[in-house]
Amino acid sequence: MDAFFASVEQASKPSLRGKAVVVGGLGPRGVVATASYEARIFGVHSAMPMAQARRRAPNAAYLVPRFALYRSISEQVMGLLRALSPLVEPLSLDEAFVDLEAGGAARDERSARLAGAKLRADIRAVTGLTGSVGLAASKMLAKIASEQAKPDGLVLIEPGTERALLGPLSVRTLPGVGPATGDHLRRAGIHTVDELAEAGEDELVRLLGKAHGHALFAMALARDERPVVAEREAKSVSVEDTYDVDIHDRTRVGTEVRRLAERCVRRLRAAGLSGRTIVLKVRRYDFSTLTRSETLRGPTDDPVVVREAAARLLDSVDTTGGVRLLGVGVSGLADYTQEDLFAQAGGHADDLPHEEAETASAPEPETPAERRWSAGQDVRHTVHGHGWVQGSGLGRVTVRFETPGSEPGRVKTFRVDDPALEPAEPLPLVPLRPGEDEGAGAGGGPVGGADQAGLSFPASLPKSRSGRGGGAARSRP
DNA sequence: TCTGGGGTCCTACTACTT
DNA sequence: TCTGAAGTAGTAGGACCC
Repeated sequence: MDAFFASVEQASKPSLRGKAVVVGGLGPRGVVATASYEARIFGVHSAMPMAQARRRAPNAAYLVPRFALYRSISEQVMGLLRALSPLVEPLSLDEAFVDLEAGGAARDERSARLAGAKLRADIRAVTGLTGSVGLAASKMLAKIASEQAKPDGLVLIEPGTERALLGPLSVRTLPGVGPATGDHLRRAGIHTVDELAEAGEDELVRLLGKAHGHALFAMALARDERPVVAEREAKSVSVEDTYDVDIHDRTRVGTEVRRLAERCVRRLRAAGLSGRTIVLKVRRYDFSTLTRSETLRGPTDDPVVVREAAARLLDSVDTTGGVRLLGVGVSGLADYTQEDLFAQAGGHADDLPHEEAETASAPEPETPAERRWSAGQDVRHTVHGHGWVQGSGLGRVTVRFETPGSEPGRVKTFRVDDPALEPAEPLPLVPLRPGEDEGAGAGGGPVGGADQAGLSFPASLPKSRSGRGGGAARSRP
């Protein structure tokens, strides 16, 4: 992720360029999704509680994420990657592995470097943002290289130098070593990748279990044969909500679980899926989290079935003291339902209330009098044009009128119910060329060209000749 | 002052079947 | 018929990732 969201915001809001920007949940229980490099200087980082971030960087701009815009930019970049190779494995909105060998884009270090440099130039031309590229013979090493390349760089790990490079690094550098495993290893006196390798496979299996121990030992020796996998099938679909204030009322808990079940089914259906196992997640007032699950006889996408299963699961959970989070998920996915099998089409298709559109983060329709404006949200004013909400409260909303290609704009304040002010679609960061389709999802409009960002695209290089065959790179058509 | 959302994978345990 | 081993499915929780 790095500073992707924050960089997009800086690119689309000229007044924020060079400033501390924090993107995340702005409610009392929000956390930081991304902090710009300027905000990181104050010690603000991802996953930090927003309240803590505000204390560290009180003068930063705090914005809600605009996922539809990030998704549209991500699709543009993924398109560039697919032009390089058919084997592209997205990790998230802003990261992907590319098998350059499979695409014929690189045969050796020189051609790989050229492909990486061209990719970075293309990303900048198409999105106005910069991306970092890590080139190496495996996914693990490409990822580490891309981390080292940030921001705005390219790093190639030459075949044969991997172990020397990894050796002195902290065990936390390796994928799969988080705070808990890191602590575990530290208590065993293992701090670096070299020490991990010296500990030996048996010791690591003893410490961390079979799967993790074997995998970590291989990685410590720079062995990583995982292929780049272009298409991954989803294993589960879930939705969850954290509430600003703990819910104590059991009836309300039941209502929320029902709503979540319906939202989950909408997601499931939108993906053309059904599932057999219904999972209820409850996080209690003390942050303890428990899950309860029930497996049905066959897969379903019926909202009534999922709702009733979730309600049964809730019956087995003590919510005394209050709950801060509720979630409903479905796993054991299939692309057919039990009803299909028995030709019971129709069923409860109409039992799904329509009030909550599951499409992106579409704001619920509100009358002007009850409008709520979120910081960072795009707006259009009939007189002043396009702008974004800088803040709101006490019946007033403050808007800065600027676009990606403009100079930093002026600020004006309106009543929250001002009929001249309307929510708007984001503008593209780079001006569309004449005749170009506006369908990137971010809406149409002007101009732009900022150059911040931390897009990171690790790319797998061809394996070295000595190196374990290169099966990973070629394992899929 | 705490600690989001949407996922994946692994482990441990229990129950059941062969 | 009883018993134990092995495999499988379901369940719950934890760690990790972005």
